[in-house]
Amino acid sequence: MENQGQGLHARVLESLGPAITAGEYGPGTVLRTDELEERFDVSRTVIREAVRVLESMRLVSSRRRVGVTVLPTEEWNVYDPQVIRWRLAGADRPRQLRSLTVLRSAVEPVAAGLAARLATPEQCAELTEHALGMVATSRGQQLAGYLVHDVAFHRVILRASGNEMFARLGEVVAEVLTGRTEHQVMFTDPDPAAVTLHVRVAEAVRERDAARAEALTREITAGAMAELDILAP
Amino acid sequence: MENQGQGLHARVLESLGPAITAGEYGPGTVLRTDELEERFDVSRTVIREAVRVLESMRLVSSRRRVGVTVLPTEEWNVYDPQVIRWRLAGADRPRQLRSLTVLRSAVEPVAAGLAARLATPEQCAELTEHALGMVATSRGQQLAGYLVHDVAFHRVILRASGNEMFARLGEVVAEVLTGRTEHQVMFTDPDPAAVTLHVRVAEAVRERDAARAEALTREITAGAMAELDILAP
DNA sequence: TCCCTCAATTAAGTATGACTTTTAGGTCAC
DNA sequence: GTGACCTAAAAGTCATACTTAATTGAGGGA
Repeated sequence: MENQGQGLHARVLESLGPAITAGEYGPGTVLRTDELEERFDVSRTVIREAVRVLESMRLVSSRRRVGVTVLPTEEWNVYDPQVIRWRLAGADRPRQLRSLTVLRSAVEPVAAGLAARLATPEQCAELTEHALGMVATSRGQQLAGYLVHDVAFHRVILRASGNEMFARLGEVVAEVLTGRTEHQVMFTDPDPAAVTLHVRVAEAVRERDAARAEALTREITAGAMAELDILAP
Repeated sequence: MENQGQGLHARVLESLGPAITAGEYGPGTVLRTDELEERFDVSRTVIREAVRVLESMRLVSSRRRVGVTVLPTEEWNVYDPQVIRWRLAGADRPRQLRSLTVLRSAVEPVAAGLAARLATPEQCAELTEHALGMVATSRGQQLAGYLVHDVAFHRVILRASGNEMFARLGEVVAEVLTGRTEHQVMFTDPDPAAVTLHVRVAEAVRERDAARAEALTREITAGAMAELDILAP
């Protein structure tokens, strides 16, 4: 799970990235290369490489005679996994979790509908396996095990949808689910209703009932939104 | 029109990025830094910066004693706007357009529902304005003008949803709509039914009717999918 | 024969200094 | 006040020397 943390430039990145996404430097703040050089005690090469990466994430913009300018939030590549991780680790984690949960609520039902049409027998089996795994771990403080199955379940749905863009949201969903478990309850067992819904989604997919898979998944995501007090349609 | 072409590293990037995303180098292909140096006739510094960016897009992975390895598609940051642009410019543009259109079909209806609850009066006015603009340009070979209003309309919806992740998909939708106009018809006027739907979505949002806005938008995206022969639920 | 260890080698990573290019911002003439 | 024209500041580029990690394969022991 830990990303490639080797290399000095990665160290600089792991310091600047979270700081910028946390809003420690407001938009328009200018960082000079030699200032950063001194601060991190590394060479220009290293700073420049880090800045290039931040620039490709649209967190900063580097201009001659000006310096490295922090860009406003609207410019950021908010789908960059690294940016998502930094923001989830920072102060506006709650807001971030809401944004991502709303995204989930839009994508996952459609993905489930597609999965019902396209899932391979193996994927159907995996779904059932993880749904049952969720049932098995849904009582008695087995939240860690439950989380594993929950994440795996949603990952399979997204992958089975056959859509590349959906599949790549698996990471995001994993982060959201992990974040929820870590931050929120941790002491209470999962909602039995949610567990049942997962089992029924697995069923619907296995039976190629796209409409039902979609509707049931919509219930799951509605539940996730309710947990975060997001106004539901 | 050409994007940020300033800087040698950008030039290298604009050559390597499209080539990799087009599959010219299969996954596992190894590029050596000094080879690239010679090929582009630039210094080590420049190549390294370009490679760092490609690495942050997860198109390649750079390892000591091995080289710069091209990663398989599943690793790519497919939400990176630059990656999206490169892929849309390349050979698998049709597949890419399909993926993105399916994503739209998941996101936009939900965004429209949220917009109906959250849009400011100004945004409502913009919606109406662009919907009427679409009507005005829907006949007599005014496709360019039509496209402008169409893109703007969807952008407003996504922005008015109040969700950052949705808002950032405005770029993607713009690319898809532009791509469709450029590639597909170009000679036939837009479908009048689609035009009407946009007008009605604007109405629904203005009247704060979330369910109707969502349903109507679903019709719009269903139409977009039908155009690409994507199996619809 | 097999496996382990270890050193050689290779290619990326880092540091540094000299130089180029862009451009914001001030200056001066008009 | 407006425009043209410097100046200097900061990023961009290059060449080179050096460091570090990891693959590879050769040698030695079981």
